[in-house]
Amino acid sequence: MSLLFSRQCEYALQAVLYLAKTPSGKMTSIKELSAKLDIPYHYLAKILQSLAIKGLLLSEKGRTGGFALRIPVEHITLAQVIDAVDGPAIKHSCVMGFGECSEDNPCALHNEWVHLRTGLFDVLNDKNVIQLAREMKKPVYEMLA
Amino acid sequence: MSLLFSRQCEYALQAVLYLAKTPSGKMTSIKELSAKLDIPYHYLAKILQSLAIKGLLLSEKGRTGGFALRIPVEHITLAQVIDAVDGPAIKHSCVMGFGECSEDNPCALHNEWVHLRTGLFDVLNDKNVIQLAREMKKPVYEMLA
DNA sequence: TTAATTTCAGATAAATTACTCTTAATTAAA
DNA sequence: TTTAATTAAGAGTAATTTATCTGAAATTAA
Repeated sequence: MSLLFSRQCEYALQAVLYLAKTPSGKMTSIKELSAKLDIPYHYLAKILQSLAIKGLLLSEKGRTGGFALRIPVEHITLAQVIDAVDGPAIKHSCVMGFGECSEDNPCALHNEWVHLRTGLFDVLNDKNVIQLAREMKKPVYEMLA
Repeated sequence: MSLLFSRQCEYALQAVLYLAKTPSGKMTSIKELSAKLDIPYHYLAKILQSLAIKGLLLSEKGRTGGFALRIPVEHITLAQVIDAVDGPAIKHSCVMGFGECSEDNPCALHNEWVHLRTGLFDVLNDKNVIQLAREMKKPVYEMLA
């Protein structure tokens, strides 16, 4: 089981942060992303395409084609990516799986969960992908200067 | 998509807290749990059975049979339930889906995620099911005195 | 112009998760 | 002792998610 985000969404987040670290103007191919991030090629293709359709990425066909972040890059957040892939449910779903869950009608974990989720989404909303990409210390993301 | 916990696990949590609210000594049938919590009967049966096998629940066959929490009830936590159903992965998996993710090798959300997860599991480990059940204000859980 | 490289599109397959069905075993009440 | 109610067990089905395959369309470089 994938946790919190679907596998698709995890891949999307990894790829978007990779694009955030590549020099602006350069297009990155699915091939490179797939190889570097170890994500199934055609599966990743679908994901990137859908992010392009939803306006988060730019895509170009042809020999020098590939994907890049839509501009202005500073306006893109991971919250948008999550929303585009997994939808908005996570932002209000009950962690115990109850249909209704609210302040008036709380499950045993409601308060704790709302508090923690809010903290996470504060970061996801308030920092753009460039800022977040900087906090990623993984080797694969380093050599993109 | 279910978030954080699998559907199975959500059902398990709901059922365990229901049992935590029923008077001690009384067995609760799958039928009652299934109806009150709106969980598919046979699916729930499997889940409860596996929790019984793993030692979290007591089960009794026959006309007055059903399920109850293993005693001593005070020693049962939701963290144990989660572990029994979804396994321990959630306690160390990377929220962005990277294989390795640590303080030395963090993804962009590592610190935030560790903070969230720790906060949640502090509650899940430190409060027993009786204490947590008390915080559940849902109508279905009320009339069990 | 041609060949190479890329995304786009749609179909399909594999894997996982969720759920159902049926029968047997057990127990207590009638 | 019979009957009704319950869990146990295993097989089977459905739905969803993840992944693969193939070919077309676009674009650039040779």
